[in-house]
Amino acid sequence: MVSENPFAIFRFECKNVLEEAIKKLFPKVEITRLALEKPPNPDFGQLASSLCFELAKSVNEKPAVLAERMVKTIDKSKFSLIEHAASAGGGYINFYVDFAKFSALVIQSIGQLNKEYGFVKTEKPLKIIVEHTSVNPLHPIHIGQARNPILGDAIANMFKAMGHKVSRHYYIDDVGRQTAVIAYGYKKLGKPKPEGKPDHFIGRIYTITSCLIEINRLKKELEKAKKTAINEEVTKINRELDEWMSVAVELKGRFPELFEKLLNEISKDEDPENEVNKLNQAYEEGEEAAKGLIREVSELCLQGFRETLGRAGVFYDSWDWESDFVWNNSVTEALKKLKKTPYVFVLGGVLEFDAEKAVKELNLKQKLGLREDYEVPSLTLMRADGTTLYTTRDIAYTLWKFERADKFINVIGMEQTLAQLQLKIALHALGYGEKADNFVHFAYNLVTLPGYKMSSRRGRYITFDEVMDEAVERAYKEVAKRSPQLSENEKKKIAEFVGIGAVRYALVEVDPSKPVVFTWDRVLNFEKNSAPYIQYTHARACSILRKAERKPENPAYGLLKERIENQIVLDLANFPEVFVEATDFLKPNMIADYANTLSDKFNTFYNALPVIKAEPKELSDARLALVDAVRIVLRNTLNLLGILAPEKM
RNA sequence: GGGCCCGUAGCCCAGCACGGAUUAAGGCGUCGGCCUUCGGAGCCGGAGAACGUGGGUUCAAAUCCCACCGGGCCCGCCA
Repeated sequence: MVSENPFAIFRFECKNVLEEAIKKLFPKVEITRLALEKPPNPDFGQLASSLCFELAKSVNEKPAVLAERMVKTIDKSKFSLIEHAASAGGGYINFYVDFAKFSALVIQSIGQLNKEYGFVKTEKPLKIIVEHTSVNPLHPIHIGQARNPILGDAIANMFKAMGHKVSRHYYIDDVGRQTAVIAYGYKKLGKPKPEGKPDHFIGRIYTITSCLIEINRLKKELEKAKKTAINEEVTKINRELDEWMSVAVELKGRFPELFEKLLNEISKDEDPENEVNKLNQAYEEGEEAAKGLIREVSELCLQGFRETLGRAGVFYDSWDWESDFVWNNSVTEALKKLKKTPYVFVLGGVLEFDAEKAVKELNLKQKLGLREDYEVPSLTLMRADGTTLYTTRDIAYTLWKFERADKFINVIGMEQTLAQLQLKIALHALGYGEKADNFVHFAYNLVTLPGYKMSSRRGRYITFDEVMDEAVERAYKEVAKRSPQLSENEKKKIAEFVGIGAVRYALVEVDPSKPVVFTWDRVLNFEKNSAPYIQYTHARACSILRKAERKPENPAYGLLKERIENQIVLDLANFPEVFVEATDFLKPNMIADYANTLSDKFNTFYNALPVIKAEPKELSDARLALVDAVRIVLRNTLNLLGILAPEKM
């Protein structure tokens, strides 16, 4: 017999016998929800019901007495996977699984389903677009942003494993002043060939150029303020200017040549800020020269991103340019449609979307989880000069997505919660209620550095590349220490997947809603609760299977009587439910946690009990099959998280 | 001022959505053990927790409700 979810069978059986017993004893009592829980201790069985505590009131009996009566009433002839039921703890009913049968079911199911074990298929496969990463092409991806692709990739893997058709999208935000800043600096430098990795090169140009422009602007403002002689204003500008001057000094120290060149060239312009604005506007209007220039710098940056993300094992099905939606008039079209709704008004030459009014009239407060008295701020759709804003363009982009899928996951930091909410409301207002209901903002909390905030504008950040380099280097030292006999090539290969695995694990392990303070020892952990620990455990399991040099021909699963063996079987059986829950609640960290716990138990087992040499041979065979099952499940969990499961390391 | 998120041992972190059992699960660090078996990136055992505070609901609260405190984020003709 094979089951894709063995524990569910046990649960179902327990529920059935319990329901029957209730019906027999109290035909009139209605039980609305019968939840079985997992007891805190294996001594209390594998599933328990606290139903008697509740029932005690309505039937006027003590919970303990009630539980005892229930256990006696339970129809034991219906038992298959249940070994026995008992009352305990003053009112609980505990169900004990028959491990002889259960182990056979679990281990055989895993062996059969193999790469599919745990991945309970959805009854209704959907087309799902997961948009993630979408880092603006301005500078290298830094460690704060790296949490996004790692979470997004894991989520996409999970939906895919569930049987959905998943498409991974990267939204390239190339419209806006920031890309124009780079293009401006890049042009001033005479469109040089990148030195080193292109995104790092672009990042340097961006930081220096924007710093110089900022200083130029502040100096002008200072002059003006001095004339009008408002002291407070002068002091404020001076303070800001001081800060940017110190950034400039820092940048000059780090990149003297580039800094000098840019300073020289930019100084030639009377009003660099205006040059940037002009460029930005020309780009939005689709003017050829601007198009060529900005696309060129953006592409350079993206080239670096592809390298970085590819190294981390993250890939995309579609790269969507924001500018395309401007140029092909989708944004204008969307705006036109929005204007026809009663929620758009003009205020001082500016087009506004009255999100609050839309929410009220469309009755969305409850649906969107908003407080009744909370007023959603309105959203500016179009500037006085006729250019659009980010969220407006995102509306057009989302409408495009709506034509291509059923469900939409946006992996975007929680600082954008309001913008995402306004976007969703706008979609409802446009009449896409059903699709909008399937529009999910997967918000995760920020990654910060201890002591200071990462600032890409100031060039203060730790790049994802640096972190991976460091991790791989550290992993290399470990490999060299542990396995000096390996060839240089092998060592490097192992160091790569160990280092990258460690980084991915560190970024996915914490509950997405919790903030993370980046520290090196968080990502450089190769011991317990890390990818290397799980990879190592997997390799260990493979090693046993290799050394055994035989298949388990005649396993007697009933001989797996040790407590740790039972616990492993139980954990293995739980994987499908963990997977479903983790996917439904968008919590890939649950998968990481599960894999770590299973590894823990396996290592305890490994240390305590022999496998190959176990006697009799039927026990050895059963243990071999158990090891194989652990191997399969560990590999499946690592695959979900995008971490390599090596057979040797 | 308003809204959202977070607050569990020295540090990190699970459990909270769906309230349950003696003993709140792990990791790092710390103290002490294990090279007799299949990979020591390992295993076993100590010590270490007012579950932010105060109320409330309940037979039962880390978990639900209310208030407060501390940290973060957002409330732009930025993205």
